Amino acid sequence: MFRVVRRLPSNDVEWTDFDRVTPTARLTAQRSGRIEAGDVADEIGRVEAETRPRWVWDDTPRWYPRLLGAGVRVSRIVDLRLVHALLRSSSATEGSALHGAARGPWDTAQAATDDASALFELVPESLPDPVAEFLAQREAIEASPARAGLELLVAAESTGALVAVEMRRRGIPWSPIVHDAVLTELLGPRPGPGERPAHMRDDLDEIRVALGDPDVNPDSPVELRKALNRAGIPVTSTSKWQLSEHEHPVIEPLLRYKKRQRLLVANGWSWLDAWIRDGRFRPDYVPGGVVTGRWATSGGGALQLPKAVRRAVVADPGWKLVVADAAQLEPRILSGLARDAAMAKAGEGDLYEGIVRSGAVADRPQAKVAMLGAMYGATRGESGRLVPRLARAFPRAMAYVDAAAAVGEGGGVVSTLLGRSSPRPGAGVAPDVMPPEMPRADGDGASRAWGRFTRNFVVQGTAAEWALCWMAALRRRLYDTWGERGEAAPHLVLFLHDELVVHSPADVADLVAEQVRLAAVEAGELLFGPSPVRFPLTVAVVDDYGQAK
DNA sequence: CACTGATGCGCG
DNA sequence: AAAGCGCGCATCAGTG
Repeated sequence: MFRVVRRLPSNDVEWTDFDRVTPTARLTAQRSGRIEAGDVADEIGRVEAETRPRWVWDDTPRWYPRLLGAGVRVSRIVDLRLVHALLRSSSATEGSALHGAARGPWDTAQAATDDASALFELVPESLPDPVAEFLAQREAIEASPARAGLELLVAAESTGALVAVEMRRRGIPWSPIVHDAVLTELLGPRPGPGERPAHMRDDLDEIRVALGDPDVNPDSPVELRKALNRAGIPVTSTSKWQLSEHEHPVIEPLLRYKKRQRLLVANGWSWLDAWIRDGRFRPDYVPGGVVTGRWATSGGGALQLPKAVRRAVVADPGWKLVVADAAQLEPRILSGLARDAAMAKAGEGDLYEGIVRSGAVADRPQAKVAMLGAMYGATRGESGRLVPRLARAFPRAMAYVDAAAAVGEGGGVVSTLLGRSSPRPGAGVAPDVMPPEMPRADGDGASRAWGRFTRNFVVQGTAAEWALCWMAALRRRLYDTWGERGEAAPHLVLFLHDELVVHSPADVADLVAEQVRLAAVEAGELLFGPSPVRFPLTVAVVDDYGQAK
């Protein structure tokens, strides 16, 4: 049963139930009712406990923080805003009213608020009708030839929205003491305002001596490049990889300085002051924030935590972190997409070792660089040279990504396994690439760049779908097994594309690790059914995130 | 002063 | 200055 909820201007909530009588029957409204503003959380909690409907609402950040604050967790929802975005652009909904609909209120990002106290006090703007939108979405899904995939995708995307709010509510356990110790070790003690940390002052002295320039400011790329050129180092940019190609006394201290400057600026003491409260880091996750379906974050850079500061993610006393990483996820996804039996066989154990054993390449590093080259569309360098050898060993996999690239080069749309479609070139939300021009002979025009994007889209996007299913399956398993423990139950605290971290009471951490593995098996079956492709994990039960891997 | 784009680097 | 995808963020550099 679906229960569509809608907040009225009075802040009362109106609900309407839709039952699915048979898989093919049109949904019809069965019952409806109204909840007074003050009873919303209690009533939703009561209905959830009794019938566990699939709640349908406009935008999860507008509903769920307040519910969680009142102790109400829900199992299943449809997030109309996220699903609208999926269905509107999906090739699998062609012919439906939703497909290619004009941009409207469902396409404009809602004012995301996590301020639970303000949520229901907001004067609702003239919100679009959630019942009409829900019916349009159901119609698009049920008429689609790719219905099964869309149903799964819609459920996974929506559950991701729940997890994002839940993770932000719990926060990542963070030790400011350890973080400060890391910074002090790498940079020196916390400096006064406007001062450089001690180790960076030492680096700077060395840089200035080596360049014979007592005033050079390495924070200014333009100034630095000129100073380097004056010292006889012919760099055209100040990027670290170009610097490291030259022999000169300035290079080593300069690279050290840049590394430290990066840490200071991105995750230094001011980051600590801004983002850590009461021993928790609460980033603002943005499900579906990336065109491929990956999550993004806004503020805090939670998906780019440097390895060096991960030691500061410390489990509470009596708790552990269960850190799980899907090994070589994207190439495994490709072997599933392409139904490449030879590649699936190579992936029975470590995929890259398997590729070596197949005879395609000489060693594991070569296997890795060749595989990445195949998925990203490398044409030059070592990677580009190795790709053809991979293509001989795994022709089906290679044909799959080559076909996706060809579609993109021709200005077409590609889709993931479950039905998320790539943007049309030049659609605006697209990556920073110009739309393809007429195919040209110069070998690397904009159309080639777009082809590399669509080549990668099918793999990255399907990997994101696997990861959402993995996370959703784990969420359900954690709740089913330990849900009655309430706040003391193991809970997800981080989701990093192909990696999950669960904060767990120590006594059940090993059982959590087992559930993480079972959830990965479940995700593989959801996407690929009976298939030889495997999705092995590396799982570590640790006290701090720095100990994992 | 505010704004925008480029640069460089952290992550997957 | 990447070769080869997807991001966020701080800072600099240039413009209005």
